[in-house]
Amino acid sequence: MENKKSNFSEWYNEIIEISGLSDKRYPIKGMNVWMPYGLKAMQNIDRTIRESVDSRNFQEVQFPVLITRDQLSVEFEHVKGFEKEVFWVTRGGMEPLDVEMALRPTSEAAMYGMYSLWIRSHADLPLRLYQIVNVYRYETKHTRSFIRIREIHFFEAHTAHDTYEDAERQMHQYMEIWGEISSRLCLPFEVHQRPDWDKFPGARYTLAFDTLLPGGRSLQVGTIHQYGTNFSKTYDIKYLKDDGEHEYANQTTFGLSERLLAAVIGIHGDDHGLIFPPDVAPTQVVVVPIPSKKVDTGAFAKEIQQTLLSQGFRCTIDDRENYTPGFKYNDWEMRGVPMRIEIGEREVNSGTAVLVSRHDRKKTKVPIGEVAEWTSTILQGVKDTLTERAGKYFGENKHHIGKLDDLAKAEGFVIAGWCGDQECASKIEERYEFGTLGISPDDTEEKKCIVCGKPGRNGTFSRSY
RNA sequence: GGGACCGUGGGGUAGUUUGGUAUCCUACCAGCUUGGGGUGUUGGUAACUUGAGUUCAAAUCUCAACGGUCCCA
Repeated sequence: MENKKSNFSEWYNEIIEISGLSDKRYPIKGMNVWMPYGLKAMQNIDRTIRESVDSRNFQEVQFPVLITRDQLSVEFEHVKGFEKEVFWVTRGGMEPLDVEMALRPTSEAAMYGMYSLWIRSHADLPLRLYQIVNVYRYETKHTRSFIRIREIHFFEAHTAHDTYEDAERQMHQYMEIWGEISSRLCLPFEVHQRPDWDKFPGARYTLAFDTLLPGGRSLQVGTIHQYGTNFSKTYDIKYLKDDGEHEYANQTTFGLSERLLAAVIGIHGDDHGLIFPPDVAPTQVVVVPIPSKKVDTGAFAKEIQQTLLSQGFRCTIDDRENYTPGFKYNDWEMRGVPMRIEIGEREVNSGTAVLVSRHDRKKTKVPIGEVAEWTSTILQGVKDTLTERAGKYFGENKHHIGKLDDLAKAEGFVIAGWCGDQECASKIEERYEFGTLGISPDDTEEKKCIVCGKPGRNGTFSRSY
């Protein structure tokens, strides 16, 4: 396998293929096949998302994939922001369509016409809906599995509120939700308010969650948007106040995607392959029986599997014949299973089991009666270590710089004084290929712009995916 | 947005310069063997991205499409 640090791109492509996450040989650029193992991992990520939003009174819906041209024809910066990357359906059978239809690039245009029907009065608010669906974007640049694709597995929450203040409270709740999700995925991140020219088209402002992949490039893994009444005025979403007046609703959205899986793969993996956090792992524990002519290690292994299954662990047994135990160890390590149990003659005779954690490959021998307890401990250890390791790399790659020239040999997140002007950001982008992630909402310290010297705040810049 | 390179069994490749016979590794199937960190062995299946052109003859030369990779903005 490729060395992860020295050649991340190749390592990334290779591990996705050999571990069976996704197959990109499907004949359409940027449209890949979800393989069983990859789909399971993604569904586990979706489950953590669902648990976080369902417990906060969000409800799941599903809107159609097609949007009429009329829904997209409104004069609105949101629509203009996407027009270059929309797939169009122009024929039904052999007949050209009178009204052409688009595959949703995101669902505002699809959902908000219905929102305007559903929302009648303040009693209907707040409205909190979400869906997990595919969205489509006609990418012309080169695509990359889970990172830049044309068919995107997408989570989008859309809320509507009576007041701007309530919409702001929603934005804070999103942060709390994201905190839960990122912690279960062991992903470090930084919040950045995107500059105006790079915010979501139509939004008042956009906060993005940026993480860092090996190689020092940042990856945007989530965004939350404050729409205010920008969309409700376009799509006519009004409610009746208790004083009898009509008012436009304030709206927010929260978007996540399969980039979360990309981040999990890229950030936690090592030279032996994937390492899944326990909450994401399709299989949390694999039991490998070591064949013996004297005792039945298979039966013993099955008992352990049953014990763990009954305790709620996702546990499989690898009883494939014609593969040696050593092959299986490497195979499951490559596929990122966080813990392995080895059962051989010695374990059967002594009533023990050998537990091996994926991230450090350390072996622990435990009495058979304590396997479930130890499994919890070890899985928690994997989670803690992944979080710590990822956090360490993340922290080491935040660099404060004092002058423009420091960018020449910088990597990761570069933090520097910035006046907020696009002109100064452009100079940084053009000379050093560093994109502008924006400013951190928490960092309000005054700083002079390293380009023009005018007063400003700390801005964050990076090369990004 | 601009440029470069590449496309050979499932994966990785040799062969392309100089047009003619397609190599090896891996995976897969059948068997035997082995089994505490990628067993060994015998036999077998399996490929020149697509289309058009040049030619007696194209994996090889030309053009295009599709797909992949990288660099620059």
